[in-house]
Amino acid sequence: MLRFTAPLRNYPSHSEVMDIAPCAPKRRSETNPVYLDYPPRSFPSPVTASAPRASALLTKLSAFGQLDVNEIEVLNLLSRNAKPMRSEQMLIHEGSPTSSIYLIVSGLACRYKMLCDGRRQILGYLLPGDLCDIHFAIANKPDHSVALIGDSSVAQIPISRITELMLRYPRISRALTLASLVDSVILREWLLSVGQRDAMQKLCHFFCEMAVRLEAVGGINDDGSFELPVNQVTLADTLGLTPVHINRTLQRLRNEGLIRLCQRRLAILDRERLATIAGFDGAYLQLGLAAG
Amino acid sequence: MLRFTAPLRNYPSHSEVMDIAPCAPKRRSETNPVYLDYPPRSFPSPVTASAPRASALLTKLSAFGQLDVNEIEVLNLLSRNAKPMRSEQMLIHEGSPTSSIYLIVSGLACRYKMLCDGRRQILGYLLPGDLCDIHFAIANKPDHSVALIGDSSVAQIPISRITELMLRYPRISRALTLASLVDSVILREWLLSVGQRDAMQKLCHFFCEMAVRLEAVGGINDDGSFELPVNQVTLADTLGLTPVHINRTLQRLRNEGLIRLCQRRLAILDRERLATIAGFDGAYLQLGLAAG
DNA sequence: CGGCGCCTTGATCGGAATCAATGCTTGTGG
DNA sequence: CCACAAGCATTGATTCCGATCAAGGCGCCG
Repeated sequence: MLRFTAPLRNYPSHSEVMDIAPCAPKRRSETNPVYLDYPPRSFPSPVTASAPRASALLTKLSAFGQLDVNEIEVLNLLSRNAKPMRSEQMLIHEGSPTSSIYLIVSGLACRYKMLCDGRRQILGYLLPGDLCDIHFAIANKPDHSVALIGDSSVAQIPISRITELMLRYPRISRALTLASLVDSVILREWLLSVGQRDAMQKLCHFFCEMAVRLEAVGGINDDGSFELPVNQVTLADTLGLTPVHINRTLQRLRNEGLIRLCQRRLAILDRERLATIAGFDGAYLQLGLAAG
Repeated sequence: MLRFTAPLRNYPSHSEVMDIAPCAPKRRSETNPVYLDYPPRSFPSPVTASAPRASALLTKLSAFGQLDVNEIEVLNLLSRNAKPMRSEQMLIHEGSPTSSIYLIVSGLACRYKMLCDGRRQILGYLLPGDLCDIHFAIANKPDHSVALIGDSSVAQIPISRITELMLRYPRISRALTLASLVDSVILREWLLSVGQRDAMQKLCHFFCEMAVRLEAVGGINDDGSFELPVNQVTLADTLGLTPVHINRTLQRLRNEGLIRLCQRRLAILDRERLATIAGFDGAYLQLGLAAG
């Protein structure tokens, strides 16, 4: 197996323009909801572009095949009694058995593992419509933790309920299985990213993935931007880099006019070029269509 | 989330002893079967410590729960018509639909993905008893490739056969599901490794994992060593490092008297210390026992 | 005001990559 | 049988990406 010397260090550039303010930390009230960071009193109503009709879960599962009215009803019911929860809230503790699984209705969560020396690797993100691992139902000892990033609304569902659904509605069962297949496809793509891509490519790839996945559940604003309540430390833990290096890489991206990341909101300004840098395809997220 | 500064750079050492020859490349006939590397005529009968009675598949699945005589019979049948195949043989091509899945009966295979610039990331190893993803059955477009590493014997099984088995034998179905859960647990552990551990830890962790997994299917010799037909380039692609750096790290391991890696055979000389360096627990591979 | 979370920046370090060459071994073909 | 090529392990010299260390700044709270 040859390994070609990879020249692509100098990413397609645009350096003439530097119009994008690097997230000017001074002026506030730029545009969007001030994101309350830690222990504030008021609770911001969970903002997702598509709150109203179809739950994100339904939107997501529908991509895997037609569902009938009954099934749609049942799925929407799951999101009904979602509760607001604070950022940092843990849903699953590595090693501690759970008897329920969680559905992210709006907001963001992540899976992660920690090393004994305190290093952390984030293993994946849970977006609206994502269920945190049906498989915890079987393997009673979760091998990793799940925690919220940013305030979210989450429905807690007894495992028995899911089991029941899967028995009664084969099409839901199939869709859930396919969804968890996509999860492992994503996981493999991450391993590729963390193992082989450089900092710039990692960041671009991550942003592309989030954009596509959020788009699928209607989490993208009209102006093309979306909520991404991750700080630079979290990004570092996601991509296997240090916060400092994330910071510098982000600045390059901003200076190149590729993104705007500000107030926990990301706007991808040049999706095309971002994808080129990352070598992002997106087909890997399309299992739904492929198998549908 | 604090991140403690990790001091542990100097691994527990043993440097007095340097008795282990660093794989003396000069003298041959050390001990074991000369490994034929590329297109030779003769085919070495696949060597696995436990060829005779129980197939590796059975051994593996039994760990997830009792099976009856029928089920045992059926499982053993699957390995029956395995065919010898050469190293480098591809079983699955990323993107090309398959209509069958493969069972590794003896030998070694790996999953991997490639970047367009030629970089490769190995995503996991398939040991005797491992099935290369039941899920390809559903997602017709595999998202990664699978190829043999070292000559192996492999049984090709039509998807229909597997589907049938899973319908007819719930306990087999359950065991297969659990097995694929373990696969994703391993995948997550790899992401942690590639993302957060340093070269020495990565290597140690990988060796520990392989030892434990091989042990479970009887792939370990009486002297504690086992076949590991990976070269340094492959190791590099596994751990996200370069071959040169793998080489140097291996030498440290040898000089410390921790391992002996020679002629595609690995002997772990100090499992305890290897595990300590790696922060290896092994519990994550034990889902079988936990849920059994 | 003071503390804290988070982002930013500069200086410096270091682990791993890269470049390059050598040598052993095995297989091939004349 | 020998010359030659290819695959692989090894080694030294050098480079560099990203880590580490350290300090400062802004904005938000209590």
